[in-house]
Amino acid sequence: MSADPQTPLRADAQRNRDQIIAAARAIFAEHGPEVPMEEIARAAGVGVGTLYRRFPDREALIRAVAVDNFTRVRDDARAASAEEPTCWSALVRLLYQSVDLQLSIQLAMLSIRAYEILREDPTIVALREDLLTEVESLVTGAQQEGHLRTDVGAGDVAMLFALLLRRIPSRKKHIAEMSTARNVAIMIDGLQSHPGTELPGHPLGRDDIH
Amino acid sequence: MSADPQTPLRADAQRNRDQIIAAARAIFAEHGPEVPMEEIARAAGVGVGTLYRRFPDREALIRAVAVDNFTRVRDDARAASAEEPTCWSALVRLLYQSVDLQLSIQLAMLSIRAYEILREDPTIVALREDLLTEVESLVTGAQQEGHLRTDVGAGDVAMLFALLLRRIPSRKKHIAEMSTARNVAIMIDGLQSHPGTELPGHPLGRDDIH
Amino acid sequence: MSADPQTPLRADAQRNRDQIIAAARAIFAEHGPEVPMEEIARAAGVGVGTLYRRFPDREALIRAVAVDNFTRVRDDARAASAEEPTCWSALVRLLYQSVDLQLSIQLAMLSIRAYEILREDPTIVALREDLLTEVESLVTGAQQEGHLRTDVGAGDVAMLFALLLRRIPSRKKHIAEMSTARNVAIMIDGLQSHPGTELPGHPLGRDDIH
Amino acid sequence: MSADPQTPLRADAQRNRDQIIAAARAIFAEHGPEVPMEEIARAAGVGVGTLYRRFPDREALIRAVAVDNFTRVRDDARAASAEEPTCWSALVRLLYQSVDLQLSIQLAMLSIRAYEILREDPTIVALREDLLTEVESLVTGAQQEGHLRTDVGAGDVAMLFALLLRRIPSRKKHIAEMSTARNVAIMIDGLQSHPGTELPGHPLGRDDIH
DNA sequence: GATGAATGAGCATTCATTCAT
DNA sequence: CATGAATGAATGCTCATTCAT
Repeated sequence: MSADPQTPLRADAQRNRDQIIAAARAIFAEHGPEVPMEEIARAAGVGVGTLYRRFPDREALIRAVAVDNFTRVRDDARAASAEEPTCWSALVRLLYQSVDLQLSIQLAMLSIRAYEILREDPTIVALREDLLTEVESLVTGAQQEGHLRTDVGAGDVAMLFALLLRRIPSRKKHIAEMSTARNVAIMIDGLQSHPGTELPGHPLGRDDIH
Repeated sequence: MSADPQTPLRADAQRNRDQIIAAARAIFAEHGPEVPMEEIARAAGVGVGTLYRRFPDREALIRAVAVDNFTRVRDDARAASAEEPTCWSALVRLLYQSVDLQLSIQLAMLSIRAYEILREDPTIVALREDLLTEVESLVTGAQQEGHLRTDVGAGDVAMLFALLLRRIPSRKKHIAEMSTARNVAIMIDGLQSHPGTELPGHPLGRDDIH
Repeated sequence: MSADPQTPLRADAQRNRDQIIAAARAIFAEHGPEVPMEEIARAAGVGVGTLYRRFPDREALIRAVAVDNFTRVRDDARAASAEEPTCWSALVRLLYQSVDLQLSIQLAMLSIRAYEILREDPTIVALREDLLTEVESLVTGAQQEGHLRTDVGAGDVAMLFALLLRRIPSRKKHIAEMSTARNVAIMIDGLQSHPGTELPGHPLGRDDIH
Repeated sequence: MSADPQTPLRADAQRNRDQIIAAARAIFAEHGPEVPMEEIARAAGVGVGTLYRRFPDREALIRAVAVDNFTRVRDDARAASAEEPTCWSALVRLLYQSVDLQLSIQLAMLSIRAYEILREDPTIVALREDLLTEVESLVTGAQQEGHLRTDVGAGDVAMLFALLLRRIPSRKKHIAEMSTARNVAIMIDGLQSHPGTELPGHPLGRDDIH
């Protein structure tokens, strides 16, 4: 009836759209993707009607939030890749950053339902491919640098990221954050090149984690 | 396991109770703690009424499943402690086992709602204390053995456990399991005594993670 | 299958039956006829099964309680009639007594549902007829004595009774009881022979109130 | 009437609200306050959802209906007070009118549950106070006029009202109405100043009936 | 016969989505 | 276009009644 991806939205409509995504981001991160649509609308300062005009159903909203997030992560990956002196340090930076990106792939990983929604979406699949390409090159590079253990693949790293995106509830926010940072550090140590445990199975590649 | 302040349940009733918990365990692990009660009843092969007779509401069921799971984890911890030659190997075994315990503390960690329900329950709080006591002694022991890095506390290990208890959805179950096992191995390497990254903050103790 | 009105119940079964009716009486009076059957069973100190063996469904129980009560009221009416010196004083005594009989016809008058159940029951219809016959003769007698205003019929008196059987909730039980007694007294004064308000309509007879 | 702290309702919403209250009034009067919400919605010509949007639960609906009714009774009392030549005739008119107000305080008096709900509601408590103030002044006035017996208080009159608000089920609506009118007349005669029965207890004041 | 467990239909309430204003 | 009202399907929970122990 109206969806015309070409026509750019009017300024105020675009503002609404952005507010909605921002609100949904925050609320999804806090309470998961099942919160009442009305609550999201309220948080965004609009009526439900407006929300539904912009996003025909919950799926569409989840998809939009996911696109928004994947884009950020991909851009972070590219930035890290471009700005850091070594692939290893780029990887390390990324892992730490993922802590702040909170929600991020969380949506994709958190609930079966969301996972299935996103798995189908071509935009998201494409973003994911981009991201994996970045990670893959960092992994290979860091292994050649001698920093990263050679028995891991890009898939392994992606999976570690995914673990970290999970916010563990805690009464003390401060502790929760510190704990995540510590976990990242432990993982980084576990990833470094050194004689350690032998990993079971085989290095996970991009295709393993689809 | 099931504390029995009243008359012990009739044989058939006990069987039903067990079936319900088993079904709820499986379904919670798969779909989270919000699945329709009716679905749980169906999976357990009973009517909703029966489910509600045994567990007056969803909270009660969540609590019961959690008690069941915490008990298993605690018992595993004790067994590992008793049977393994070193504290370190007991810890390692526990970490690997947690992979199989799936759900376990997952409930507690997964959804804010469940977390809040369980945080109040005295039985569960007690089980948690027991478990932390075990982990604490393993951590101290493994540090004295020289296997475990000394800048971590029982709280850090508990948090790592919690991360792993999150099942990451994947189309290929096989890969999902392998990935978790590999993640565990990487973490174990990250935990070993060796010059590595300096951890931010301070070692997390039992009180930090309440 | 078993209901054999002839075979007298075994002693213990009869005791159960009586306990159930007594419990139901009390609970119906307090909370109306919709209380859970289980609650009644508990108050009677038996299992639900026993309750249902004795009374195949709620209707049957309501009927039994009503029969029990109507019988008491009828017997009270007969006793008053036999023992009091005048018909008027017998009527007065009855009105006051109805206050104590609490529940009594309340069931019949209270809820549409109960009313319809009881209207069909031959035993109850018969008891009601007996009662009206008594009242009718008291009314006529009291009018001949010159105590009772002549523009009322047995139906009017029955309706006044019905009003009084309604327990008005109040925090202060003491006040509730006093108030009912005072209301009765006011009504009695209103019934006495004396030039007063002209009553609308016509004297209500037994057939008017069916 | 409907206090309007927020934005006034949209025209259609207000119409719905009124229809719902009217429907609830009628149905509560007929079947008591436990009827299925769906039935009320149907009678009001709206979906359940609409009903729940306006009244978050059954309690809220009961409260709203009660406010509506108490307001009418209070307004009737004021009108009678203003328009009738004597306090006595105002009282008499009120007693007769209460017959038509059917439901009115019935809700408050009928079921324990409703009673408890309403006892807490400040709006209703205030309305009740207003009403009692009116009645009190009529009672005093009528006593000074020499029409009303002096051994009754406003509380006694209120309790008589309450009795009359109880609709007695009957197959013949016509008779039921006539009977109530006759009962009122009898009570009025009972209330008139004349040597009659001595009332037990003491005159009930406004505080006695809380 | 008594008990209390099991069943499932029924009602309260919530929330995604549609549509009148 | 934005809003928030209306709808009704979905789901939690209760309770009358039946039936295994």
